[in-house]
Amino acid sequence: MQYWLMKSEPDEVSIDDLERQGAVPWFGVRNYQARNFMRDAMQVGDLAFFYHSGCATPGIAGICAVCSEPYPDATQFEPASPYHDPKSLPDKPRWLLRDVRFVRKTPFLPLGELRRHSELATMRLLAPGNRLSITPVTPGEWAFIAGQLLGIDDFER
DNA sequence: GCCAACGTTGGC
DNA sequence: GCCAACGTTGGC
Repeated sequence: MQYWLMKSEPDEVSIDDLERQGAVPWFGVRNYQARNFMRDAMQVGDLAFFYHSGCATPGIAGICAVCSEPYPDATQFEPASPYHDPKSLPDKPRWLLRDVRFVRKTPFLPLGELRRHSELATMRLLAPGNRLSITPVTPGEWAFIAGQLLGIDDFER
């Protein structure tokens, strides 16, 4: 069991979209490190902060859970998709994803607020120059954010 | 829209 | 395998 933080642009998939749809494939990741996290390190049942990025106020908007084994991201084979990868072959797909399901919305926790807490100074998300769209969250960081900052003490699994 | 940081590509 | 050029990310 590991914890994660997963970035999504709310214009594309927001926490409200996830709530409406119940579960979504985490499509569009085109970075090998982030792919490897999904392919190799994640396990069904892992919890993740659902983070809104690329918007006016980025931050944590909810919690989701990994709910599938890895499988090929369909958008890599769709020529009309912005995520099309012409070098990826159907019998040897380059990009794998997992499904995540909605767990709950949280009070919105802006990036600026996360930066204010020394307990989170070593968070991967906050590392200088970090651009990874999926980052691991340590149990200590998870407990601090969920418990102290969000006031959540248990999670539906 | 800017731009710094970073990843990827491709020629050599 | 190096590395310059280029594209992308993502906060501001």
